[in-house]
Amino acid sequence: MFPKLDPLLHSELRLAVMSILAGVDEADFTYLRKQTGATAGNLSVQIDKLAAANYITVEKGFQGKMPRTTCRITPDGQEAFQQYVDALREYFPQ
Amino acid sequence: MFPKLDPLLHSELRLAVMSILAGVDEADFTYLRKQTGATAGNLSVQIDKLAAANYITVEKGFQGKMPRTTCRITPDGQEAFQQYVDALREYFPQ
DNA sequence: TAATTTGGTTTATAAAATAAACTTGTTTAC
DNA sequence: GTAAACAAGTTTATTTTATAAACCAAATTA
Repeated sequence: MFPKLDPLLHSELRLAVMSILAGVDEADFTYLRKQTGATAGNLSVQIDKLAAANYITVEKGFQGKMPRTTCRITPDGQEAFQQYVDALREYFPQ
Repeated sequence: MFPKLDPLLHSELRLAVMSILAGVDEADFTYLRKQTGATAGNLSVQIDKLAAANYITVEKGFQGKMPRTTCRITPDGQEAFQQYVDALREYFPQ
């Protein structure tokens, strides 16, 4: 009756990150930080978890002289996100 | 942009319990256990938390000789549930 | 050149979820 | 009638998570 919710996505911050990444081609650390309002430490940890599950890719480079971390959602991530949304729907009337 | 999700409802089991209670007049412990598939210990703990927040009421009585715990959603609980659903919607496209 | 800011990571702490063990009483099988 | 199994939970312990605090290196600003 109640499908299991992917614990990796059932986290406020990771869900917000995935929600952003699902809608754009890529987003960098700073952007994700501003949009989510998360602390850098928390965001760093959660990004690592999403990357470890291959839900996103993380690319480290430089923008001029400053480091720049760019995240992208993977096909696995898109599928997991969609499944999570579908599962969640079962928890609510209509 | 991403509204805070009520941490009391952002829990798989508590959400399932609230989802059930939102749709019925009352439900007893055993019914909730069967519908959610949760262990009794976990359900007991989560019910306590919902009751402590006044999201549900818990009434202990007997059905014949056997103990029977009946749960009901409160107006506070209904409002919190609705707000959670609304907040969650902001995390998804459309 | 000293202080501050940027862009993070690592480590420590607090909170949550979950499982395991236990309790109290009831029913069933011998 | 009594031992074993079951019902309905609760309590306690363990594991996992989330979050915050501290830290680091390089760049920028005063």
